[in-house]
Amino acid sequence: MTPVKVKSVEEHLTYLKKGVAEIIPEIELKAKLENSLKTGKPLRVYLGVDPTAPDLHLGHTVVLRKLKHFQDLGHTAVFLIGDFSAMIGDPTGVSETRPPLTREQVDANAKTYLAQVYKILDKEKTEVRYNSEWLGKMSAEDVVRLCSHYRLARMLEREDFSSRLDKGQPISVHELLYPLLTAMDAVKLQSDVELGATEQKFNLLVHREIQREYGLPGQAILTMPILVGLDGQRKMSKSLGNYVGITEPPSEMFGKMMSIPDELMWSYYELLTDRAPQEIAALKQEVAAGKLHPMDAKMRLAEEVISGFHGQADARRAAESFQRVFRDRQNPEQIQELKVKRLGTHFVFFMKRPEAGTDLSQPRDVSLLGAERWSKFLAITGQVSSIAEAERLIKQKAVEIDGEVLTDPTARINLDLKSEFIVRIGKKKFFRIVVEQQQVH
RNA sequence: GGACGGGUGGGUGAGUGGCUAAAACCAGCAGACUGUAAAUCUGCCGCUCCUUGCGGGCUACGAAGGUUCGAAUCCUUCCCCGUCCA
Repeated sequence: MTPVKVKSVEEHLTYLKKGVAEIIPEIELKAKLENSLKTGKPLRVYLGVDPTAPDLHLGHTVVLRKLKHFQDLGHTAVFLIGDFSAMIGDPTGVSETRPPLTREQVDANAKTYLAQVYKILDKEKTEVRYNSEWLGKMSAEDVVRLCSHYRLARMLEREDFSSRLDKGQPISVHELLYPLLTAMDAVKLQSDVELGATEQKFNLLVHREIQREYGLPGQAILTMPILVGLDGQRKMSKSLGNYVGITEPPSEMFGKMMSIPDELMWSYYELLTDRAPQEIAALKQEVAAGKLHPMDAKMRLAEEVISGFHGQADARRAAESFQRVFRDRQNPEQIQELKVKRLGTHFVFFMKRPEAGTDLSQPRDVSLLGAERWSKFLAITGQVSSIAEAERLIKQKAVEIDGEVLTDPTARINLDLKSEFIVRIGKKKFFRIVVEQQQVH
């Protein structure tokens, strides 16, 4: 992202409007920008995020990038961590009451969020706030007063609630409080603009109204489209498993991004890269005209997005490794290693936990004979969820050992015979088993 | 507080005494085809043991007990949810 130095309000607006779903109301945002340019006073723009999971994914970055755009224009970016509101749970888009998070979970998540957020925002220029700062101090009286500013009928207008009501699903009273309490964030921060995904529109509008009730000028609202997940259907979310986490290794991200439906890549280009709309349109045209292979366009996209999180070099490497494995059908250069050590007549299995990224961890409590069934062995490695699953994969000819498809579900691994096995499961899972014969104490 | 209805596998949702590890659909996984895309087709989709077989064992239909040769299905108590009445 190149910092932008623009002078006119029009230029400001054009820049900010890229990839935006809705501006409410646009005239007010324009007036605020005009005023800010005139007085030299930056706008206070905030984004509130509830730390409900430890990691951010690409979906979160859409709005963050917009906040960054404001930051680049010299406005004050406020990143609000909803450490208090996360304990209530945002009812948006959920069909049932969420189990509230505990203080500990919230704190732990909040911690990991910031580091990730700074991959996009400029740390020096970001104002970070926690809403427990004021929400945690509100008295019952304050809450009652706050609630008196909003009507039940208005609250029930929102679809999440009305549909749950219609379907006879439970709604807890505290869920009604969510938009009201988070409105206090807008009041306390005295925000000029609030950002959010389109699904947050209702909440953001309540915030605006409550600000006015508290005698402030209402904030302008800018909503961003929801990023569709890898399945091309539903929104990107961790619980749906159709996400790309921003802390994932580059090769992992690359593979995931390549698996999106072609059509989806245009919205990814729009929401996740800094390419100008005209540029994206041109690319799209090239693909349509058959001048550019869609796969190449997608690889460019993946590389671009990944370099934002891991740097250009790593992104390049991920692209190359992808081609090597899937175009040239070779084994990847970097391959995960699983160690097995001999301990007398038995073997002990050592496991590297890929997801946690920790070092070679403690030996698992398994002693293996030299000739375990492959199905069982694979389950022990944790690369396959169960023995039954491993058997299934073998029967479906999805397991390759040293380049040979394993066909016999009763086949055994011979740890005495060889010191290294390269295993491939399905298309994407590779690892190397290394047998160490020396004694371990 | 009262009356009634409901809680089934990751999700939706059938099943009202054995043929039900539980229909169907979705999601997921694998194979074929490809561009590891989509679409399509095929197979799988609780765990475990072995001699891999329409094989054996175990666990599972909110929880705990009970009836029965046999229960997701019947009974009792409890927990949770909804609707209506107050």
